[in-house]
Amino acid sequence: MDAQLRRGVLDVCVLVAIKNEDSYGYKIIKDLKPILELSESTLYTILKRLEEGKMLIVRSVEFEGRLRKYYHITDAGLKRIEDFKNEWEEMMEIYSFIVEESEDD
Amino acid sequence: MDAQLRRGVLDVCVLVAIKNEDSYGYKIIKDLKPILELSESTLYTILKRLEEGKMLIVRSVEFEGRLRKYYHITDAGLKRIEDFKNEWEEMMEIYSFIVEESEDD
DNA sequence: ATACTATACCTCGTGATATGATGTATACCG
DNA sequence: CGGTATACATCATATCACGAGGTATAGTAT
Repeated sequence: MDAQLRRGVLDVCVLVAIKNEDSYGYKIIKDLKPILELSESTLYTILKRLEEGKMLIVRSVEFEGRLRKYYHITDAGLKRIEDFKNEWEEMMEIYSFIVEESEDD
Repeated sequence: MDAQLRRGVLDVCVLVAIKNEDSYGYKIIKDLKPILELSESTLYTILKRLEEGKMLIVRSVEFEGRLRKYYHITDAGLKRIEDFKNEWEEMMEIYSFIVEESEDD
């Protein structure tokens, strides 16, 4: 998959991954694996950015001797997902343009 | 529109804009305007990258005292468009995931 | 005991990229 | 003669994904 195309959905996928149930880094990667593979360095970069953008809040939990940071989505995060869906409509128009223009030859 | 989402289609839109008829920078911007606004600095950066990637070839033409650089798509450029369409299928799967997951609450 | 794998976090450097600001130059119109 | 359209270009900046590498614990296999 093209790297640029990927970028457009990374943030939203992570938000969706924690939307229905708080989750943590390692689990997010495993949960998203079937739909989107992402490395740890990529994920933690995204989580940090989303936190700075107040799309989610963090809560540290001690679990079997290891640290876990649970992420919880905020209203801004939910709004980000909804905004994405609207933006997708615009993307579909662009996609239609590409298909139409590229098929009459 | 989200900047990251945009990035995924910029290159392909430019290629589509020159696909059926050779075109030049200024005209590409005007032609794409209804579907996608892009600045000159953005466009010329993209054109340069596409040229380096051999997606198009350039031909300079003197036109009414001004220089015009006509861009012509190559086979690699055409392939890039076709590849994009396939990648879009993958994107649609991700989009479906986002919609499904984000709607059961 | 020891090695390996899974879990779980983090940081740093690099390369790719889009964009605003800015610059150059000509043609045309009022 | 001044503004607008045409037409190109470069530079600095900011954002971003990601590989490489690091730390540490728990469980499992040899």
